[in-house]
Amino acid sequence: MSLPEKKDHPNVAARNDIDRFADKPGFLIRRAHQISVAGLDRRLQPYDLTVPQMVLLTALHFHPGVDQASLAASVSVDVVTVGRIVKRFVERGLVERSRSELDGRAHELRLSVSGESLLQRIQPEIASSQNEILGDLSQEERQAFFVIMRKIVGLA
Amino acid sequence: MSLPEKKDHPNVAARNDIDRFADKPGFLIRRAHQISVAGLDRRLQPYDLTVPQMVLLTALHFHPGVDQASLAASVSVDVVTVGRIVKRFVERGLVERSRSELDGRAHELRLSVSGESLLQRIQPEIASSQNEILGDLSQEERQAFFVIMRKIVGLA
DNA sequence: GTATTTTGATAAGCGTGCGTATTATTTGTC
DNA sequence: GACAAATAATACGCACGCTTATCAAAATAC
Repeated sequence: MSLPEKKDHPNVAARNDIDRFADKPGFLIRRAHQISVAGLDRRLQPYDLTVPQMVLLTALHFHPGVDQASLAASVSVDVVTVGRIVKRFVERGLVERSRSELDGRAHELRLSVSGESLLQRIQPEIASSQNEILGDLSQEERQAFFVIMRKIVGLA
Repeated sequence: MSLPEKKDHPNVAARNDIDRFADKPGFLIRRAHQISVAGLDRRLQPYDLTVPQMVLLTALHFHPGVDQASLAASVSVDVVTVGRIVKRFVERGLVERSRSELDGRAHELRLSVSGESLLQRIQPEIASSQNEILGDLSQEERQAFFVIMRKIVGLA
């Protein structure tokens, strides 16, 4: 196992080094993630929200009363990060937290009125961001994208 | 602009909430990135390397003498992170850093012998990791994956 | 019914990613 | 050659993401 031979002169600017990674799925996914997050992050910035925060707001909308562990698992955000985000959400008045009657360890979470309102307001941003990602793809390519990506993430 | 109606009973476990995101490209990319990084990270752990660190080692192999800013741009890792990683690499003896003669601001970076050696040793891990990501895809799907992802990241 | 194991939540610690600011050097302009 | 703009590097701050550890409460085993 060895690396391809180096070709460039030492002082050549490494501008196109990315090409060396263009056949590595992990690198392509990494770049796509960077681009995807940057686009959505920029749109959410006026609302003082990050991408994981938007994801949690959305999940809470569909599952009021859920506990933090289930919430974390449902959207693949780790429990520690969920805890930190929820804490800030409660402080901002976007989420209400109460001890569960059924399980003394768990916290039940639900969006407040202003949490719901905020989630509604950012829907256009989410939509346009998701659209932008696939901007250069044909209809066939978009379909293929979903099929392939679902397989990669185990939703096949 | 509004969200689909919620359907689940409040206390239903949100195990399959991910399905609600399965048609969002950003979410699929996010999950793919998570899975991709997890696989590679696990394999690199015995070598005390993270994914961005591996990326920098690889880039340095192909561009000895490069400065930090060019290095950062070439692999899409931000300059601050490159600075932190390079600092630790120098401490670990994997990278040698020297002031550039041509540009008094820049540092010239190159892998040390042990840096080159480490990079060679992890090649099998990188290869098997990249392979694993596409594990469930047919040959046609793999080809389509590269075409589509290169378009998304602007390498079309 | 008590002991063991699992689970929800939090804390501490490290590395990454990104924005903003600062300093030193270089480049561009006149 | 002097001055302004761009650039390399670093520092600082904040938010993820993941690991390990800890504590309390629940579920399981026996």
